[in-house]
Amino acid sequence: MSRPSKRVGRPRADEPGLSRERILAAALALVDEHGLAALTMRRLAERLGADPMSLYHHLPNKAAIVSGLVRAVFAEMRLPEPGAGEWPEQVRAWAGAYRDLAVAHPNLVLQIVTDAAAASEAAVLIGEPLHAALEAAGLPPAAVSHAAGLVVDFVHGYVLAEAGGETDDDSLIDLLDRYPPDRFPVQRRAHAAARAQPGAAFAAGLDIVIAGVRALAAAE
Amino acid sequence: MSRPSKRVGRPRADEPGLSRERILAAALALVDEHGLAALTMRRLAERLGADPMSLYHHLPNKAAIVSGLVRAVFAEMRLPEPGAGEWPEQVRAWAGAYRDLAVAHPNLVLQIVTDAAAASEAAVLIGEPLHAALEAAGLPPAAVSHAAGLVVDFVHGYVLAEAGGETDDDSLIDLLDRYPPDRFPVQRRAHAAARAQPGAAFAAGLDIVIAGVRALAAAE
DNA sequence: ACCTGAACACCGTTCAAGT
DNA sequence: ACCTGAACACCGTTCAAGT
Repeated sequence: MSRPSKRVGRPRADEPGLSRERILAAALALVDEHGLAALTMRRLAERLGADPMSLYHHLPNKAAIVSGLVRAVFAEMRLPEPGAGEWPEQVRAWAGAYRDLAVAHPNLVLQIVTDAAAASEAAVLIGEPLHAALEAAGLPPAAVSHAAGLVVDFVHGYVLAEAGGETDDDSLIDLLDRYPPDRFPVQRRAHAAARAQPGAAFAAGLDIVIAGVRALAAAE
Repeated sequence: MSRPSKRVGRPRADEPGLSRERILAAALALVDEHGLAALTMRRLAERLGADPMSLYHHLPNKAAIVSGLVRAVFAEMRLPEPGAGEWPEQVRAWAGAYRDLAVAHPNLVLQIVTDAAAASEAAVLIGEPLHAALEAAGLPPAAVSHAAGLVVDFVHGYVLAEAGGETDDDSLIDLLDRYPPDRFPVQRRAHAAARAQPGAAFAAGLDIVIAGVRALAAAE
């Protein structure tokens, strides 16, 4: 009943042969469907109807495949129209677009946030609209850099938690309920109230950042 | 010249026998010294002068070792004195202590930020002083939750970038210099200015958050 | 030029056997 | 009760050989 060997995908008579693009596309599909742990040279090759070793002819090693994936995903990011709306709207649009990118590939979030070489190269490519918005807010240059870092780091932390699951208010309340009711009173109040507005945390965090930037710019 | 087998560490005549604590302590030392990739059941056992399989008598599997490590590191966190100083100082102290924890174990940062089960349990245990400070700022309960999330996510994003390296202003400027000089003008201005204040990004990010919290609380 | 197979040096973990 | 050894089903990658 079991197939004798590889060629499982959809070989077609006119099999196009391997290429960097075809390999990366198959790798992205594999990771999106089954997680990063499922990305294996052997499994990837099987999907492509090829020998595992053939992949090494197009990419030097597995690490190159993973950073190729990160780069490809960053290239997908739809940058917000520059200069559309006031600067707070621009910041919200940029952060939302970056978050969408992570949400579209939850199994790759960790690499997106982590792969320093690929990610900081990408950060430059996508970062200009964010910096421009913060400059338009009236911040001096060094503060633009710091505020942009805050936005990026917040989005990173947020999407990591989001992709990891377990971090919504309900599950935090479940955790709190495992302790005596007099412990952690402030956290109980806070999360009980926040639970009434599910999904508001991202926008609320950005609102605080924007209010802080406004205050800092006004103080200049 | 090569030793015949295991017993490499420091077996001593009165070898104490394995235990969960001894295993986790050895695992933490291994990760701190050589990175998470070096944490291998076989290598860990060798350090302990035991057979790899013996470890399974004290911990169910490797994943349990890693989350045990994360929990142990969180338990090390020195929480700031509650009620010491004004609320902005309390927020800064809390964020600084959390960051210190990550800096002390850079090879474990990814797990600290990622291991949802272990980390969100720990978040509850360490989170009360942060929430109390934000409540003292005058925020309503739901906003306390959102502001705390902002602080935590910012620290997560920041320490990840810090542990990953490559993200200081100098290396960003190097990246920018690989493009024509008319590209990314705002980022060039921003990072050139920020470079003059190395290491200021963490405190500057927190300052923006604190200013935003103050503005939000005043608007209540 | 591009692809392949066998082989190497690793993994985590199961299971039956030792003391 | 606690520890062990052999074995299983995997890994990424090197290298010599095929077409």
